[in-house]
Parts: sequence; C-alpha cells; structure tokens
Amino acid sequence: MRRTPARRPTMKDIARRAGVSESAVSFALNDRPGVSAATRDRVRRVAEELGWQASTAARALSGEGSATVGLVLARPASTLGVESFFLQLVSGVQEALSRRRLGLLFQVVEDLDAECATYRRWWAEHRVDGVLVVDPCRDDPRPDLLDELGLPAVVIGSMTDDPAAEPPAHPGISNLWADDAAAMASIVGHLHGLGHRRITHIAGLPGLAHTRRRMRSLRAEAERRGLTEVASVTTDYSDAQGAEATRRVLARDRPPTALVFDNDVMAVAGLAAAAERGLSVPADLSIVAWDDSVLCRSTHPSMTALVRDTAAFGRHAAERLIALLDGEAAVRVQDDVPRLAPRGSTAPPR
Amino acid sequence: MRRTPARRPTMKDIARRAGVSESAVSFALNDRPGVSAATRDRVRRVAEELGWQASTAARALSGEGSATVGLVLARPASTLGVESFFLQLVSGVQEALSRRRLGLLFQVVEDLDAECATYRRWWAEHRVDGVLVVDPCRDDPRPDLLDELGLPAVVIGSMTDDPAAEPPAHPGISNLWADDAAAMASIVGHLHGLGHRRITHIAGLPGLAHTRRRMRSLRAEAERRGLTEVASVTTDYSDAQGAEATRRVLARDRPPTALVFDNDVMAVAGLAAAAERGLSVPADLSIVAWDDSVLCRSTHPSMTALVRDTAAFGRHAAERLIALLDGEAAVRVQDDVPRLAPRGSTAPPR
DNA sequence: GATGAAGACTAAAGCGCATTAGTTCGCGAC
DNA sequence: GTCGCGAACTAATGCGCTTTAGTCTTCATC
Repeated sequence: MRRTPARRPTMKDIARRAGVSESAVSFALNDRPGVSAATRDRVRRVAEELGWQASTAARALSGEGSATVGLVLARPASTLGVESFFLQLVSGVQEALSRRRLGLLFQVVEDLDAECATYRRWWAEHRVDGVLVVDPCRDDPRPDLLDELGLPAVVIGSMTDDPAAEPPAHPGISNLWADDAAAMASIVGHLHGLGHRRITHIAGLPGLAHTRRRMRSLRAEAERRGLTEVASVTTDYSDAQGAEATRRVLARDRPPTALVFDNDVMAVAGLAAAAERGLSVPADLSIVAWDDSVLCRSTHPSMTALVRDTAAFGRHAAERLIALLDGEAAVRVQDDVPRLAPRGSTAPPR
Repeated sequence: MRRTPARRPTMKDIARRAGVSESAVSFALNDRPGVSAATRDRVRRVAEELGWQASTAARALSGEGSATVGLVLARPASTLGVESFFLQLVSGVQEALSRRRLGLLFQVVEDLDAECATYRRWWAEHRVDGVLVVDPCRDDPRPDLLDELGLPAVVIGSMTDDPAAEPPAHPGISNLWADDAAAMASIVGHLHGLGHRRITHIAGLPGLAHTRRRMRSLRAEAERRGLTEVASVTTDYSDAQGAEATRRVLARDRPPTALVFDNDVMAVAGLAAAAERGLSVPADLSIVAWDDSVLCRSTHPSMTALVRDTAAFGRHAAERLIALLDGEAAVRVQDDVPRLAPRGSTAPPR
C-alpha cells in the first residue's frame, strides 16, 4: 500500500496554526516590517514545526525569480565525461550556490545552437534567474543573446583571443578567466629552462577562445625567447585525437622534444602514444599537461601539470553571478594564476 | 545602455491577439477539447509568433509539476571528478529527459544526511517531480524518505547485498541495476581460465550496496570454482587508497597473482604500485579494472576492463523515471550485463 | 416547433506566495 | 477628552496557468 504522500504545508497552514493572517506570516518569514517580534517568533516556530519551505514555483510567479541558475554544456556526448574539469567546476559552483539556496539546472546539449535555444526556453519558462556560460568561442552569439533576454550571466573563460583586447561590453554579463598567457609562459619557461627548443602544443578545440588565446600566448612567448620551432595543433580534446596528434608530430623530420597538452586526457593518451613509438618519457620526450588530475598523478612517470583550483574557479564564478543577481554591476576579473607542478614527465632533452 | 529586457509573452497576450479568451488559449495549446480546429490553429500560430513558452512556475503552481527531476551526488568534494562515470551517466540521463523537456536539477553535497535534507527541501519547494538516486548503500534511508514524501524515484544500482534477496518494496520507487554477479563471474572466469588461483579484489566503499554485492559474488564464484585464496579489501575509491591496498596485499606471504579493482582510477594507481615493487604486468601480476575509461586504454600495458555503456545506463534510468511520472507502476529491472574486454594487463601467471 | 444535447467558447476560481491598500488599536500630545 | 499617528495586523489583488462551472449557439430529434 502506498501511503498517501504527505501534503506540503503552505503559508495558510502556518497562518491558521499561529492564529494570524497569511500576510502576517509572509512578513514574519521574510523579515519585513509589519509584525511584532513576538508574532514573528511564533510564526517562525510554527513554520519550523511544520517543515515549511517556500514553494519556488509560487515565489517565481510573484516576481521573486526562480532561485535557480542554469549551466549548459555544449559538447557532443562522445567527448563528455572524459575530463575531470567539469565535475570539479560544478562542485565549486554548488558550494557557492547552496549558501544562497540556489538550485543548479544542468543541461547537456549537442551544439551551440541548441545551447542558445536552451537559454531562450529557460528564459521564456521563467526557469532560471541567471546562467553560467562555459567554453566561450569566436564570434560567440551567447553574450548578445543573453543580454537581449536580460538574463544575467557569468562567462567562464577568456572571451577574446587576444589577451590585450577589450571584449565587447555586455552590461549584464560578468567575465571571469584564468590567466592563460601567464600559465603558458610558465610552461614554456620551465621547458626552455630544461633546454628544450622544439615544443609542440597539442591544443583543444580550435573554435574556443581560450584555445586561441593559449596558442597566441605560446607564439608570443616563443618569439620572446627566440624559439623558432614551436607550434600548436588543434584537436577535439579526446584521447583519440590526442594520441593521433602525438603520433603525427613525432613522425616529423625534426620532432619536438617536448609536448604541451591542453587537457589531462590527451596528455595521458600522448604518453601511451610515445611509448608505442618506443620513446621513453622523460628521457626522449617531455610532456606537460594543462590541468592536473588523478590521471596525471597515476601515470608512470607522473605528469608535470598545470595545477589550478578548478573548484575555487567555479565557486568564484558562481559568486560573481550571485552578485549580479543582487543587482551589482557586471565585472571582468581575472582569477588566480595557475601554478606549474613539475613532476616526472619533464626533464632535459637528450 | 542596457536595453530593457524583452517581456515574456503570456497567454493573455496570445488571447488578446487571437481574439479569444485565455481559457480557449489554454485548451488550444494543451490539446484539450473545447475549441474548434480553426481556433486551435490560429492560437497555435499566434503563440509561435510571439515565441511563447509556458511558464514552468505557473504550471507548477497549478498542479502540473515542475517539469524537473533531481539528482544529488553525495560525495566529498575531494573524491569528486575522478571518475568519468558520473558525467557519462548524466549525459545519458539528459538525452532521455530532454525529449520530454524535463530539466535536471543537480546538487553536490557532502554526505547522506545532506542528501536527504536536499530531497526534503526540493519536495517542500515543489522543485522536482522525481529524483534519480545513485550509490545505494546499506540501510539506505532514502527509499523510505522518498516514499514518505511521495516523490517518485529511480534507484540506480543494486539495493541489496544479496543478489537473491528481494529488496523491501517501495511502491513509488523503481530500481535499475547492472548485473554485478554476472560481471564478477566473467572476471573470475577470465582469470581462472588463465590459470590464476590467488585473486584479490580491491573494492570500493564498504557501505555501498554494490560493493557488498560484488564481494559476495566474488566469494560465491570462488567457492563454486574451488578457489580458496580469494579475498576482497575495501577502499574509498581514491587512487591513494588503491595504491596503498595494492602494496599491502602484494606484501603478503602468498601474494595474489591477479587483482580486480573496483574502478579505473584505483586500477591505474595499482599498476603504478606494482611497478614500484618491481613487478611486471601482466607477467608477474594481472590486473582487471571495473569500468573502462580513457585511463584504462592509455596505460601501458592497456587495462583489461569491464566495459559497460554508462550513458545508456543513465538513459534507461531516466526513462524509468519518466514512466513513473506518467503514472506507470514501479519496476525493478536489471540493465545490460557488462562485458569484459581482455587487454594487455591480464595473462597467465608465471 | 418545442426539447435536448453537443459544441464552442467565456467567466471565474484556485494554486502559494508577495505586496499594496486598508483597518484597528493603543498611546502620546495638546 | 479628542485628535493624530504609527505599529500591528488583515483583506484583497496579482503573478500565469489549469480547470470547473457556466453561457450561448447550433443542429438533430420526436
């Protein structure tokens, strides 16, 4: 026998039980003037007893917003779930959101168009008060769209290829990014310091702004140091393409002595690809992974990696969004600079 | 200048524009009788023009449910994002949900108590119509709670230690699980077939039902085959404890010749730990990983692993939940049996 | 040609909350 | 002793939608 599910208590129940009107209950629970301290306490106690929680639906309807923020991930299903980045980011986001009892509406879609459609739908359905946008890309349509809808948003990641360029102003949109240029500089510095002069960067998706930014930073840094045999190749972030790219660049006439991978998964795949070729890491080839994870620490040798606190990054982004929801102005801020953790996969070239 | 955000069109707008009453609009848009085909079409066209979408808040308030399902992950932040399992599961879940325009409300919490509190809150706030529950454990308080709240749910994973035992009936709760017994049997069969007689199972969290189920299945299978030197040890799924457990069991007098790890991360860590001891895989030690991933395919040698379609698993779970929401009865079904993919990490013992 | 009934549509209520406009009461001020 | 005023509280309205109860028209029925 299914027990009849408990009925959710409403403000009316509280009102009846506390012997006051519904409005008084509303005032009491929302800390608005209009009730005495005694009544406020009594109402609070009754609400507590009944286990009352405001219905977000009703709240949303009376103009208070939905107490929810959205996050859309536009990645083909195949490349999903390979990186630890997102779950960590999300866990940080949660941390900040839960303090304010905000929910996180999560959606995985195939592509950018579907992502935009999702925003439109969420907006029309009153589902979210704001959104977190990841993977900014070239000619990104999302900031304009979100601005048009009046949906507060925080873009996570650099919005421009060029570190120096000002991104177009979007009044309702904050931007938080990691300093890719400094990070790339520290990687190149580490490798160059070890004596490497031929470095290849196995990058991620070419459409993403941060990919372009990293590539640009790499070129700039190489130029500054007078390194001429430095290049980037792009991939889709998958282990397959990471391995494939590794094989390709290692097959060249003058193969690189060091590889920089744009994520942990590709770095590990690259390590295996090098082993296939009979190359020993780090003796014959040095490898650096952008973003640390268990993967990087579990390989043999363990992976020199760019460590950043992804959860904190997510937390900061969520805090920015909360600030926007509270009516503060949009900001553009740079997050902490990632730190390079040298491990076993990098050494002087042979 | 911030443009004034576009106002969301409501049914009233449609009604005015189509020259009918709001009720007629509601009937038309919901395919209810009470309007002529002509009116229905006209209303539909106007709604389309205006880009109208029903406000989920208003819908929820008038008893239609919130068009949202919830998923809580109770894991300390530290162990989060190490496995690819969850994102893959979620992407499958999405696939099924998005067909019905259901949103996924996602929450990461520290422990089971917080998870239960989340369910209570969601229920009281009318936030979700149903939930997906992962990581069922011993004396799990969640099914009872969800039943009490009348919140439809699908439990993902086996709810009992004993494959033969009937779990307590929860009328509003479906259960979907992978056949751990069969999977364990195939692993033991593979290893025994290669000639291994001393097998140690490096299991996951001892509190989880599926951990206990796997351990039980291992014992049963060993008994059936007359293997006496077979055992399980439990861990917290982390690479650290995986490595630590590996070192411990390999230091025994009669160390095992084969190890079975409950996740990919520990298997890789175990591989490294074996290498430290000077053991060569698979010559001196065979290793099997439960759940395949990039990691398993990227090690050297590549890892013999239990392959299952996690995204499909998530999709099936979400479909079960949708069935519950549609008023169908709860079911208990077993999902596809995982398949063992023999790779380089297993071979006959020396 | 009066009677019913079905069909197309409108009016109104209600969901749970916030909010605005009253209403009542007590108390200090003149 | 009356007036005024603020504090404490209630009544009523609206948010956007669904749904039930009506109203009005038309058309078949005996």
